[in-house]
Amino acid sequence: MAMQAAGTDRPATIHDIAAICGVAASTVSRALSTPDRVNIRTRARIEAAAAELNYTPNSQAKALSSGRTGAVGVLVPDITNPFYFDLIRGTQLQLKAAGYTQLLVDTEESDEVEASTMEQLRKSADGIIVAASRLSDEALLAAAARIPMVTINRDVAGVPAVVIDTPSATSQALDHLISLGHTRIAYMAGPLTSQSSTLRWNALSAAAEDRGVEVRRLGPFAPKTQSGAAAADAAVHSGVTACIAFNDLIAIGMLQRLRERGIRVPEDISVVGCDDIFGADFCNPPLTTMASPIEQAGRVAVSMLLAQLNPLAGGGSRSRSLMPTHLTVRGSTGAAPGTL
Amino acid sequence: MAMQAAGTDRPATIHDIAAICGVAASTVSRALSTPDRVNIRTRARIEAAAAELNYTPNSQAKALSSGRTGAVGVLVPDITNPFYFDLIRGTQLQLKAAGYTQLLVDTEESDEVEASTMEQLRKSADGIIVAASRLSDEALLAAAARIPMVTINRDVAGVPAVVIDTPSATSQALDHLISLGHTRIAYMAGPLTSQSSTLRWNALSAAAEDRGVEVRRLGPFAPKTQSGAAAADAAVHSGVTACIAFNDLIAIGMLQRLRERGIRVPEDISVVGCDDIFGADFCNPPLTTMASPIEQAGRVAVSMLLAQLNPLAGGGSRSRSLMPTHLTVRGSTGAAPGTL
DNA sequence: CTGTTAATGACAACCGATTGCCAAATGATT
DNA sequence: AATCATTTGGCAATCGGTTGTCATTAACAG
Repeated sequence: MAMQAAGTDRPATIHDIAAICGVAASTVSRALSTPDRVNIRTRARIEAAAAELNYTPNSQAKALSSGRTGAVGVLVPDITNPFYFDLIRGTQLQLKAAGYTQLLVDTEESDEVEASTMEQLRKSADGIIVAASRLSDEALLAAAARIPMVTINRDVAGVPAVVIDTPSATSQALDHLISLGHTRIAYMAGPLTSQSSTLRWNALSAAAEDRGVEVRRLGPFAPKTQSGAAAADAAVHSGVTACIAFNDLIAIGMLQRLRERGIRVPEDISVVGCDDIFGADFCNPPLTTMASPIEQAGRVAVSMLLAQLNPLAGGGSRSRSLMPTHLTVRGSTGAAPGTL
Repeated sequence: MAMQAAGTDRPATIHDIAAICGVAASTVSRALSTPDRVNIRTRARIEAAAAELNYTPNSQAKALSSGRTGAVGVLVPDITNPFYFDLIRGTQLQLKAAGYTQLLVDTEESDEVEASTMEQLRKSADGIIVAASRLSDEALLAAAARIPMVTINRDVAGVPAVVIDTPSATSQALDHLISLGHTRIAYMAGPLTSQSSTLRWNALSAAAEDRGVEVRRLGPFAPKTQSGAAAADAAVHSGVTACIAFNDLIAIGMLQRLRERGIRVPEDISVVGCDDIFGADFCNPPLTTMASPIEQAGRVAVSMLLAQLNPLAGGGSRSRSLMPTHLTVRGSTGAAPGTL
């Protein structure tokens, strides 16, 4: 029985199986996907043949005839941003567990690439997960009407979303800085098209007003360590004693620049980051930052999307999930200069 | 003319276009893929209709009938390892430029996952790029016979490969340490299944013998920062004054552990990493490491694979590409203790 | 022993393209 | 004007499955 055509190089099809078992191709298809619609002994023969031929269903053909692709697109603005590493890993694991394939696309921080990718994915994926979308609310809503979608860190009415609650963590960060004696604080903003950046700023300035301290907004800065240099210079020039950066990349970049300029952290200026990405714990000094359950966010996003795709079990799928965050204090924040 | 069925929600097909233009579907197909096989005016009409309907070819159908999927699988052992970030970005950019889609898969450092992924990709991808394969030479060779493949950092006769020449960089690192007065040096090994680790060790011990210094091998250690703690303890316990780690993750983890234990770097012990990943420049102290052109390696791998897929232009495709590396000296290496 | 029902499996259409083959149309040639 | 070469474009098969329809069969109740 081991002598089956080892010479036939190309993958086995249901037709090969059907020929061997003397049944119709459709019977094979049913035996494999709807087992109880087929005689148990026939099924056994078919399964045996399939195993022997090392049969794997052709996903293209499956997708074409059934309409389901078994793939989910994951769109991120920048693959090399460590923030997305954990996110990608979270989606990957959860998708694989559910038998789906992940199509990862780097949209290069471009709304156009993002939009065209969505249009293409409409045919080749069953749904998409969009992280930190750069699209307008309208465009996003329109796209969501064409393909099942879950967004991450982008809240638009009508589109299921996973939101990491960094805004509320910013007030924690603010209180932390205030308790250290800081009164002149800056927010180093991220891209103008980033909703997260806007929400963080809104939360921060509201909290600042509430506490009666001054917080000014600087930037915008690109979410890369290289931008940290400009951010550091801007912060120093503005005369603040502490700053809260849009994300860890900017914060880490600031740390490097401040060190170059001989400005001590946290003695001369305190720096707070956001996301707690890879590297935040071993930079110099270690970064005080708002920790986000990023990988978990990815998993939740997948769960929400799959619930949307297979509305079987009555469990009403939530359309919005808020992930909690908390401040992780490390060495980059300290007492304000002049404080005893 | 703007009044075309806006209500029809599903994507346009060549049949829709054919109906509008009053030609056969095959003519549409030809007009779009073999323009000169079709009358220029007919083609113009078809193109106009296609544009108006916002037509995008269905990639599944295309793949099914043509046999080409337009996708390339990229297999990495661990998505969250920063080393692969740049690699992935390199492949992504080059693939997109060539009109291919990237299917990224995390094989979880498992040879079984790797093998089964390859089998599946055989139908859904035109070729694959395998980074740091954990498979045996035989398995890899067998797989390469079934699907066009290019490996990265894995040299097996008969399989096109991109190899980052870290082994030769290890002698540079060794000379660097020797010139600083170190004579007792350790190599903190990576996974046993990693060919890179073995090659580096071979190159290193050969060079050490040549220079007449002692280099011992410790480990193996998993390529994660967490393993750095064990590596640091092992290094300290062995009494060496310098060590060369399999990669930056281990090195950075060592840095953290040594700091915890109050052991100064580089005063008490010097540490050299490998790869120059994200974080190597801003850890504390900044890491001396062997810099690799990782993103470029990804691009080259894609080029080699595509040359293999489309052997059109006579340019004989090389089957092996060696990427140069160099030592980047930062703060984690210094004079051996006891040296003046 | 017959009638009814449920289980079973074969047939064929279809998903959306590609592509070989052939016929019609065009144009050039003599 | 008739003939031949060359375009041009339609038909239909094909890729590998899924799925609706329907005939057949077996099992059971009466």
